[in-house]
Amino acid sequence: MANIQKVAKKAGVSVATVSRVLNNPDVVTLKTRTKVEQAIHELNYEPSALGRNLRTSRSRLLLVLLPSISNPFYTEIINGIEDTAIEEGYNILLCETDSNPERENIYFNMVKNRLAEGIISMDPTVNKKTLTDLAKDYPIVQCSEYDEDGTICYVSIDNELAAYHAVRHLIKLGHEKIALINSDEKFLYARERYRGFQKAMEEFELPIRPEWILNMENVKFEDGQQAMKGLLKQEVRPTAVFAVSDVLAIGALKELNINQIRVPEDIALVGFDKIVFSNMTHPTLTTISQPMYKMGSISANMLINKIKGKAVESVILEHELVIREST
Amino acid sequence: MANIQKVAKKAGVSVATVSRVLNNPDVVTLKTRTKVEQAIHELNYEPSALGRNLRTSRSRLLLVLLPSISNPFYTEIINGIEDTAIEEGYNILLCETDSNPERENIYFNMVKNRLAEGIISMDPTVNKKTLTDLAKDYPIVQCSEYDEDGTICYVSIDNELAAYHAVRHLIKLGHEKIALINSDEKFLYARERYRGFQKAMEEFELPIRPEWILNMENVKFEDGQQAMKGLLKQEVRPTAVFAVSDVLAIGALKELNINQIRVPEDIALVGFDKIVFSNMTHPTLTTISQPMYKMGSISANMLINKIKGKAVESVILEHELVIREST
DNA sequence: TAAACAAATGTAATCGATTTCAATATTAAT
DNA sequence: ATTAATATTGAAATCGATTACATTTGTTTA
Repeated sequence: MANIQKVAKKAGVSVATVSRVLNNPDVVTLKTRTKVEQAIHELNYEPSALGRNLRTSRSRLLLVLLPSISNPFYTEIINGIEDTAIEEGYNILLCETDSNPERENIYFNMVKNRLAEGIISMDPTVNKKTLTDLAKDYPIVQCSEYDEDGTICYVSIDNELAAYHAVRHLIKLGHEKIALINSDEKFLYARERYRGFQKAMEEFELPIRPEWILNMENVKFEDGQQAMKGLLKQEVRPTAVFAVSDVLAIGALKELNINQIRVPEDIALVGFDKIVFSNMTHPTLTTISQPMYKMGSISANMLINKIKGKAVESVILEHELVIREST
Repeated sequence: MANIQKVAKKAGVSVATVSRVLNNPDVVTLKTRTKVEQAIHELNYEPSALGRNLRTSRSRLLLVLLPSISNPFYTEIINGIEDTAIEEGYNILLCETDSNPERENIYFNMVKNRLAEGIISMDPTVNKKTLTDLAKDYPIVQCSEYDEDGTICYVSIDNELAAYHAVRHLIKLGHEKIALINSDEKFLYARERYRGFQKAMEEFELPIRPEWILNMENVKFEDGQQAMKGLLKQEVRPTAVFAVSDVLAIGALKELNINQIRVPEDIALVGFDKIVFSNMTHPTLTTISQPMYKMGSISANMLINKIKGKAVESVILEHELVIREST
């Protein structure tokens, strides 16, 4: 493989000149520049990013931590991150952590040992302590997730308000018996969305029945289905269900379909996230839309600014209630 | 940031010894080793991967090229790749190309300039010429896709046979009027699956109606929905539809649901890929299952062997017809 | 034409590790 | 106790680029 020495020799110049042709072409005369370019071309030379990065200590690589790429919620965010990153001359590395601390560590080490310049974390299960410690020395931002202590910058929505809007929508449609399919309360967003639910119910003086509050360990389709199974078994059934993610809602909808329960006539359903699938179900799903692309692009910008040493501030973005057939 | 020199100085040894403690601890005495480990710990030292890789010219990074992470088809494959890669001491970088040659080039350059050691390509739209050229100098394998000229190693299934099985299944159920929702014939798999369709139809002496062969430009939900719209408009409607991907099938199913056409009573439907969502539709989707995890893990193994300089051979894996409610 | 200055190029240090080879310390054998 | 053999350690070269500084070349100006 050709290196800069060979190019220099072939072109009859010094390595410094070759480097200049690569990085600062204006300062070298047209004549030598063409000579060098010729040599580069003939040797099929590609500068080694390793050598370059070692010297400049910049890899132009950003890590994006997410628990699982199979969760469609992340795809739009990633598009936003990627477009912005590329625009700024960075590439991104998608890191699936599977919520596994060992795997997280691999990626944390990549930034520690300079293979990457910063991290955008979207993993709600990531070890907060490790992340906070790391954030002291390295550029890190959080996207859609955040810590309550707030030492790490983030971009997110107002989960409580969004959940409040979803539930208020159901109440305004006349529902009084409303169930909540939530994820595990160890997640901040789960606690926040519960508070939104609670707020709406209290505001309209509706009772919250503990047996209608379901906290699922995971947020896969099956969990939503399982949750709905649990609800349907009860003597008194709710007339409306708010699921804190579309994936859960779609699982729940599946169970409703199986039991030939009409949606929204018998039971209305609201999801959260507005993933692509949510428009492919029958009926289509009413849901809360997060500005995912924007969240991604803002978080990428935040991180790049942090890398550049600029001061950055956390951002809360607007959400939107998307009313479709399921309510 | 601490480097190996500082550690050496602090421990009162040479940098060579520090390096040995890191990479070959057995050759250094317990006494000096503990001294060095102490220093490493105190300085919070992390060896720079850049320096190390430059010297060893190994980055232990693999690129995985895919058109779009939002396509659920890839998620299981990626899990297979990732598990195998990590087991072998490699990390993977997911590269979304958006079928954009410019973006492809960014990633090709990463292996050219040694940031990554090899590529697993799952992108059917990738520039074959570029990829073939690159494969001459760098380790590259294809997964689920392949070239007919066969210069690049691949792991895939027998698309023609799989499609044949799907269509034969419909025929055995008594269907004679069968439509095909295909993707663009520029893709090899599209041509192969068409041949399987053709073979089954000819074997059972059923006519192939050109107006029932739909080639969609993309393979998103909307394309499937659009295709079904086109089929329903025709004077004579098919009684069964084979879609070459679950995503297309789910879009088609959506349109059937909208028009209150019963599945499978009025129209039966078969998909392809067995994505997770195919079991969440109503009715659940009959589909062809590919051994996705295995495909991923085999392709990762192939690539790593190639990197190690071993000879590798292409592999064709078994598929399976999964009969569910839609037929 | 020579001096003064600017532009172009080259030399060599540098980034942070690994690794060969030489030097030294330790152990074993006589 | 001396030598031979072996185990540890260190000095310095190396990977492939960038870049400060030195040197050469070219251009202006008096």
